[in-house]
Amino acid sequence: MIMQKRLDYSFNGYQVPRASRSPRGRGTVRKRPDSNRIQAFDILASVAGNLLQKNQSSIPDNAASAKDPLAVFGINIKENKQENQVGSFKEEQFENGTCSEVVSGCVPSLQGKHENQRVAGDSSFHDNHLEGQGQNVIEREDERVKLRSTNEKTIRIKNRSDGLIEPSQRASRDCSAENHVEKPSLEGHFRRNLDSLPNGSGTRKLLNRDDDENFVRSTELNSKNKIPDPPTDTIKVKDASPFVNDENNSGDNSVLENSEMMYPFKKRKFFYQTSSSTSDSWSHCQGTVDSSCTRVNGTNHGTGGTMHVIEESSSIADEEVHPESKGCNVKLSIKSFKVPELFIDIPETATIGSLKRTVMEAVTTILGDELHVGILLQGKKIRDDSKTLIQTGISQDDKRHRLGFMLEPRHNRISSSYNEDPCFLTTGSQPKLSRQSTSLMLQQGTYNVSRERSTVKIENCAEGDLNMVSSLGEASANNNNMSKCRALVTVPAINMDALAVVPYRRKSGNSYFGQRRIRRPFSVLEVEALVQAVEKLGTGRWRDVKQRAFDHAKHRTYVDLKDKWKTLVHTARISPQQRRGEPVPQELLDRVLSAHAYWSQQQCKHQFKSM
DNA sequence: TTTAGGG
DNA sequence: CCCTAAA
Repeated sequence: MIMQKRLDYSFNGYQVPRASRSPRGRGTVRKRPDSNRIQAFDILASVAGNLLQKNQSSIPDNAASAKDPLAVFGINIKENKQENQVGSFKEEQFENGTCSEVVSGCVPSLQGKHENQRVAGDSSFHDNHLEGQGQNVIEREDERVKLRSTNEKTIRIKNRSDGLIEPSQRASRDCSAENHVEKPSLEGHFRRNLDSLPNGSGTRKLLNRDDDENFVRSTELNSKNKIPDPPTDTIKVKDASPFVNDENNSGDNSVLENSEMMYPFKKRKFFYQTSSSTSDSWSHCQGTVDSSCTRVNGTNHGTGGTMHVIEESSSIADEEVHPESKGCNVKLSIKSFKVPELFIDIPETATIGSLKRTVMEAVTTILGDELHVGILLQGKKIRDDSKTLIQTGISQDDKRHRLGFMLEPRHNRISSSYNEDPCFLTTGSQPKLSRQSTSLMLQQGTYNVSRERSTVKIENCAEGDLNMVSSLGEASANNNNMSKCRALVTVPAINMDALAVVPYRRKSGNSYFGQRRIRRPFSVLEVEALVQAVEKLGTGRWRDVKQRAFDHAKHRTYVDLKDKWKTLVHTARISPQQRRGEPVPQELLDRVLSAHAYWSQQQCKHQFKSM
C-alpha cells in the first residue's frame, strides 16, 4: 500500500499528458478511478505519443535512423537475408536499451527552460547523450507549462536508440518556426524531409496553416507522397462510376495502406494532468531544485551516457513508513521507462511506410493495453506492493541499488476476441504478406492484441491526440546486459509472473463489454481511400466499400465508413471555418460532394424506376 | 449481417 | 462513435 502510494506521488509529480476532450466535446473520456494506473498510463501515453510522433515524422535523414528506424523504439532488428522474401528478424538481445532509466533527485521545473532544453535535447533523437548536461528530466513543452506551479514536474520523453523511451518534445509547433535552423533535431529531420518533397510548396502551405496541426499535416504529407497514384479530382466516366478510378491502380488499397499509418495523433495541445495530491513531500522537495535540472546530490548519474541510475536521495521526511528513517524521502526521477523489446518480422520488400506502421502497431498494440508499472530492484521485480520502500531496500542509505521501472501490459496473455491484426502490410502494390509474417513477434510469441480491450486508456490517449501508446511486449530477459550498464535493470517486459501479480479484470471473451471504442479520426489518406471507393461503388454499399478500401483496417467497420461519409458530406457543406480536426483537402471534399450528388441521383432514379 | 439514420 | 430498427 505504501509502496503504491509512494509511486503515486512520484507520478503525481510528473506532468503527463491528459486526455483532452474531443474538439466537439463529444468524446467521452473515461477514466478509471484507479489513479495509479491512469497516471502510469498517461505517462505511457505520452511516451507513445512521442513514439508515434517520431515514428511518423518521416524518415529521418539521419543515417542511423534510416538504417534502423526501429532503433528509436529500442527495437533491434536482425535481418536474415537467407530468407529472401520474408526477412526474418530474430531475437536479439538488447545491447543497451533494456533498462529503465531512473534518476533520482528532484525533478526540476522547466520554467524558462523550454527553449534551452528543447534545443539541447532535440539535437538528435537518436543519440545517446540524453540529458547528459543536467537535463535529467523530461519535459513536456507546452505553453501550459508556464501555468504550472514550480512544484510540479514535467516529464519529457524522448525516444532513444538505446531503447529507452525518453521524453520528447513537440515536434510540430516548432516545425515551421524553425525552418531555417539547421539542427539535427527531429524537427530538422522533419523539415528536411518535407523540404525534399517534390512539392515543397504544398508542404509549407500545410505546415503553416495551423501550428497545432503541423504535425498532422506533416505526416500526412509525407504519407501522401507515398501514394502511388495521387488522387485526382478529375471526373471521368468509367464503368458505372463517373469518378476517377483506376482499376488497375491498386490505389485503393495502397492509399489505404498508407493511410494506416495515419494515426489519430494530431499535434494539438497537451494537457497536463495534475494530480490531486499535490501536497506530498515530493512536491516540497521540488522547490529546492532549480529549473536547470540539476541533479540532486550532485551526482550525475548517467551523465553523458545513458546509464540510468536511480539513486535515491534522501531528504525530507517520510512519515509513516519508517520511524528510523523519518525525515527521509526517497526521491526518484524516472527518466525513462523500459520498454519491452519488440521484434518485427517484415519482408525486405515492405515499404518504409509499412515498417512504420508495423512498428506503430506493435507499439500501440502492446502499450495500448492495460498498463502496469513494474518496479524492479536490482533486476528483480518487486511483487509485494504492500512493502515499504525501505523494507524493500529502497532507501536513502543505499544508493547503490538500482531501481527500474518498467511498463508492462496488464494482461499476461494474448487472448483477444477481437484479434485485430496488427499489421496492415497487405496492399495492392505490395505482395500480400501473410499475417504471420507481418505480425508482431514478441519473444514470447506473436502478439495479436486487440486494441479494443483497452478502450479506456486508449481513448484517453486518443482524445489527447498524440497519445497512443502501447507498451511492452517483452524484453529480453537478458541478465548479461546488466553488467554492461550498471544501474540498468533488465526486465523481462512481458513478465508473466509480474503480470500475474497484478490482478486485472481482463476482458476475456465478452466479459468486458460496453467499452466505447477508441476514437480514431480518419486521416486524409483514409478519407481519400473512402472517397475513391465511394465514387466507384456508391453510397449504399458500405460493406463493399469497406472490403475494397479498408479491408485491412480492422478498426474501420462499414458502419464507420458510412458514418465518415456522412460527416464528410456535412463537412464539405459547411464553411472551412467551421470545420474541425485535421483539415481535409478541399479537393477531396469537392469529390465528396460530387460523388454524393451523383449517387443520390442514382438512388432517386432507381427508386423512380422501381415505382 | 447490412443498411440507414438518429443520437 | 454508438445504438438499432429494418431489411
